[in-house]
Amino acid sequence: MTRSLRADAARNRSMLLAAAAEEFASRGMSASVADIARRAGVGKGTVFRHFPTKDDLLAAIVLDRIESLAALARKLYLADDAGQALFDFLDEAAGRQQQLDFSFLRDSGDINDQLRDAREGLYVAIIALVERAQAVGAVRTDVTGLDVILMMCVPAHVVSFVPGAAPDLWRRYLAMVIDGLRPEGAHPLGPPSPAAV
Amino acid sequence: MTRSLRADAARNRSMLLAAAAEEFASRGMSASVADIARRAGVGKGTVFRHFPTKDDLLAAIVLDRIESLAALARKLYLADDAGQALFDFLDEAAGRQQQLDFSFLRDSGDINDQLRDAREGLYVAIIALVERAQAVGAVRTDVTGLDVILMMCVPAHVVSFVPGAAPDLWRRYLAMVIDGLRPEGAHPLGPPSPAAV
Amino acid sequence: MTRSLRADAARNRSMLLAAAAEEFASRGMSASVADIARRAGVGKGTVFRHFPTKDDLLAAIVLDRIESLAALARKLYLADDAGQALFDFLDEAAGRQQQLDFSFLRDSGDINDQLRDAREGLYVAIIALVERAQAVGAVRTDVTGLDVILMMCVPAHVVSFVPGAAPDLWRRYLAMVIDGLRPEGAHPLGPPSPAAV
Amino acid sequence: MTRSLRADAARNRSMLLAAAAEEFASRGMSASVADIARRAGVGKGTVFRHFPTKDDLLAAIVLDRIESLAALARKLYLADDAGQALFDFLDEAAGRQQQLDFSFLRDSGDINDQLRDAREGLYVAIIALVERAQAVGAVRTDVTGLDVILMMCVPAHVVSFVPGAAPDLWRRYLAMVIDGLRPEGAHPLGPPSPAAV
DNA sequence: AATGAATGAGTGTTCATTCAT
DNA sequence: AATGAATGAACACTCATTCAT
Repeated sequence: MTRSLRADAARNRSMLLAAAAEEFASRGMSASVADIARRAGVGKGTVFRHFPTKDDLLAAIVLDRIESLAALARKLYLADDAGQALFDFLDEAAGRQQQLDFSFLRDSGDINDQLRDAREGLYVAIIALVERAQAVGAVRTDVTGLDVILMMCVPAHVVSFVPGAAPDLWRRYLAMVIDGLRPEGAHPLGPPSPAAV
Repeated sequence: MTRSLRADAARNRSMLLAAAAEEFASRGMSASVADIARRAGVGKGTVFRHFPTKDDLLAAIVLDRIESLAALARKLYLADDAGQALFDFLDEAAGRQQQLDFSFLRDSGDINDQLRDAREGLYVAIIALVERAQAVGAVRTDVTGLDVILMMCVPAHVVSFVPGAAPDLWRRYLAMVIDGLRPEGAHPLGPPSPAAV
Repeated sequence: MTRSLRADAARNRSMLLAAAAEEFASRGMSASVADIARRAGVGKGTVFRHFPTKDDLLAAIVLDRIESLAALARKLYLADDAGQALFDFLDEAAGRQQQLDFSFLRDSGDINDQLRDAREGLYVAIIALVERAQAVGAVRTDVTGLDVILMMCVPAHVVSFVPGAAPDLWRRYLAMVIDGLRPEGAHPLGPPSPAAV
Repeated sequence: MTRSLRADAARNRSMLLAAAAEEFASRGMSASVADIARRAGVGKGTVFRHFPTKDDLLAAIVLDRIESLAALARKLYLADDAGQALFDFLDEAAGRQQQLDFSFLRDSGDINDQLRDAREGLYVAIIALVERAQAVGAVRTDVTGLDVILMMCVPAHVVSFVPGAAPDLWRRYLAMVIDGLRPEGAHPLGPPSPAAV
């Protein structure tokens, strides 16, 4: 009874999340709530019923992605080949960010606690992955987990400049990024890694 | 008489460009014309006298930067060490983008002809630099000039995620990018380079 | 079966009236239907099942009060001391309006027929009380029943300006109003009483 | 040069104030900025150019009235007949509030400092007037300045319930209020005067 | 009969752009 | 040529009302 109504609401919620992800991806934080509602095929009021503010809508999307990425990182931490584990993680992360990269974390005014915690958890998991890959010599030792986190966003960003890019073009730039993280042919990096992101 | 007026106007124009560059750099495309005018110390109307729309103001800034970067590329093309020439170019380009990266070109709706031509000129000059660097073995041969152009924006982008970053932090990520462009330790890149940007 | 449903419905209706009276009293006409429903512990839809519009809900409350006040006026008309009867009525009326004064009648767009009739009945009863009090010399003869009706709202209104007022402060201003209605020390009133309210 | 432009702006500002006073008077704080703008014959943006928020617009109106009323009170304090001075003041105050009474001070969320100071000044001036009137026996001694301030708003409020009231009807109710303030026929007031308003 | 999800008109406010001075 | 006042289309968000369940 409540079941079927919930089903409708849940459907709207997920259409909203999908529509918002696309709008945010193409217009950034300045995507308008009206456009998101239109794309999701619902009224403007429905957006606000599900997410009290535009920022909350963005946060919901980002939280989703961060948590699923963190889960992946934790799973890959258990893989046999530490180097491959990190590269697989980067592959998946770069691929997902095709649609919505972390830039929004920066654009969106202030970050809420839940989001901050989730992000922290993701960072911890990635750093562990990186350190394990360094231990087996797969990654140069002068980069930090934070550096890898930052470079992970590069493929999506770079591809965003290429109109009509092939859907897998991001792999090309991920390959370049990864080659820059390898020990072979590494040159000194200059300034030290930042303290936090 | 027109003389002195022109001088005033020119002065206003360049103060406007400087003010706008700073505002755009810190607030992105959503910097307001009113703020730009205030920072430049002129009235809002004066902004529109010089640049018919906000987009035109942005385009003027970008055009400026593109042309000066293209000039630099052409000058470095004449340098003895082809590899160093490219790296020097990237160093300068990445450093300048600290303040205003090309992202705006993407954000700003449509690009005008003058801008398109200038960009084309810059691309040609960079591609020449890259090919010369490849000829002497300083850069892997499976990257194209277009790839380098795209990767050139990476340091500014990456650093933008780091609050309170050291002013030279971008050099760290440029070093990583460059290491990824070197022949040593290069792995296959997968998808081909895009046809155009 | 209909029986028990009716009981439920009646219960909801009166909880709704009580909740709405409190909300309207503290927030005026801009109290929200959602808040009223929440305070009554029912769904928003239920509010509209009982009262087609927010205005109707307000009208129902006011109708209630008007009718009970009219009943009181009629009862007091039978009292021995005509002067005391009127003052007792004003005391009770002013006290009740502590919670919801007639202002809402003015704010709420148009008045419905039932409400108009009830108000008319109240006015008739009050006018009778006043005339009887004048007949025994308790009230100056240059005021009309309508004047008294209007002045009756004064204590609640005045007290509404005093933050943290003592709960019986309205009596102070009712006393002043009544002193103004007495024959002793009466001065000419100037303009004639209005034809209707 | 700036002169003539200012003239236009000043004209708009005062039309805005007038329009807002009328809208606020008839619809209370829920008068809409759009309606005010329409009534003033200007665009919505113009309202915000002159008054940063709706509350500021209201505050400007109220401040104006408060200050001019305070000036009047101070002037009348110098009059020979202390009783007449107070009654003259009440006459003027009640007449002005025909259009916009102090209710707005209550409705408007928070009061700004300038407004609070002005109100304080007005209160001080009125209290002085009252005490002087009491000293010559024109006003009963058991009322305070604060009481008078509160009762001063009565005529405007009462008349607001009379549709199509004669323009001077407020004088009738002011006369009743004043008769209630006289020493003749005064009865005990019951609860003490409030500490502050 | 009751619920609360959905809707969309309306609100206060911002801002690029126009235009009278 | 320069100013800033005026404008109105957008925007995020609220809320009375409707309706599927």
